[in-house]
Amino acid sequence: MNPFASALLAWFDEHGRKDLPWQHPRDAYRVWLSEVMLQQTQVVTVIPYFLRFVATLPTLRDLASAEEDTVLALWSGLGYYRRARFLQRAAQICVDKHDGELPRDFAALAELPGIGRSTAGAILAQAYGLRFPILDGNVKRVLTRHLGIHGHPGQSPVEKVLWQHAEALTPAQRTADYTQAIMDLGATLCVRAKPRCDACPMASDCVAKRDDLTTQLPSAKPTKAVPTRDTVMLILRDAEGRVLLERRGPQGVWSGLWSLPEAGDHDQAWRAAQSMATIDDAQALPSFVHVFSHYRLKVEPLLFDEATARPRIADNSNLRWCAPDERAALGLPAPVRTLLQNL
DNA sequence: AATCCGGGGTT
DNA sequence: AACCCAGGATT
Repeated sequence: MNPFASALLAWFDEHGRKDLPWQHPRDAYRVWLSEVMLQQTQVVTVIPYFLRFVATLPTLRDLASAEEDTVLALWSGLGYYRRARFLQRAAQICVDKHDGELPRDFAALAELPGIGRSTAGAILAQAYGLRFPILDGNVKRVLTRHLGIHGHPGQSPVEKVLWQHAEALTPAQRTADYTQAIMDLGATLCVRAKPRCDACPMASDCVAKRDDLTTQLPSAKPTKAVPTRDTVMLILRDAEGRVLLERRGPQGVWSGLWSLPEAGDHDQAWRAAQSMATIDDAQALPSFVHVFSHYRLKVEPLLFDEATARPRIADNSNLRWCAPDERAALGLPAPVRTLLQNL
């Protein structure tokens, strides 16, 4: 057996979780139910749901023949309700095609609705003791740290590498214990924040521990590159210090808020400024970036001082000259308010 | 490869 | 508020 599995199993014998509800009695139905409930759901949340579920529907055949409303009621509050429908559909398939039992064959298992590669492996390992790897959030965290694997575990190439390591490290002996052990380690010691490396049996071989990367691994989900847009904001200021504000349209960001007139570039900014006021010169102020959830806005403020309002550009519902003390009562985008305050 | 599903806990 | 959690199905 490889040293990793050996050390992990020795730790498990001493510190592993051995009293989870689905561990006694341990049968394929209960393991399956627990695995599905535990998809993206934490253990402490699952336990009461699991106990209620197996008390009401103790066997796979009970589940297969139950009313769908009953199953959904038992699931109510857990979330991901599609899991409950898949669960019952899979149970019915097992009754129809597999003699009322979960198949011991990986392909047949993974074909059932709601059972993917990891859940199939978990069932085969936990319920039947067969040598199949799992790769859940715990295993991903443990392996990325132990092996120093960078890149977000959700990305295909990273996940592929993780599956290869998970496969290689899973021992042929005590596979059920090993599977439980690596999840226990991830859940109790190799936790996301402040892992307890001092108590970890594999700390001496851990790349993340060695290189002080436990806070870096597993790599965070890449914040998808948000596009950056450019805009020129026109600050037309008259001799009294009033600034021309424009009400934004009903669509898009800052809809309905009072903001500065904008233009695509300095040329357009000049033309726009001249259409609204008599102006002399322009002063480019330091640009800044405002971050939205879906894009970044690079703002280039252009200050036109000593502007004189053109007679035909009078205050109206969408355009107004606004003194500094009037701005407080208006809805202004935060960066615009800041920009004007710092003039 | 990206998105959706979902409530709850953590930071 | 953002991120993560015993992931899988869908597009």
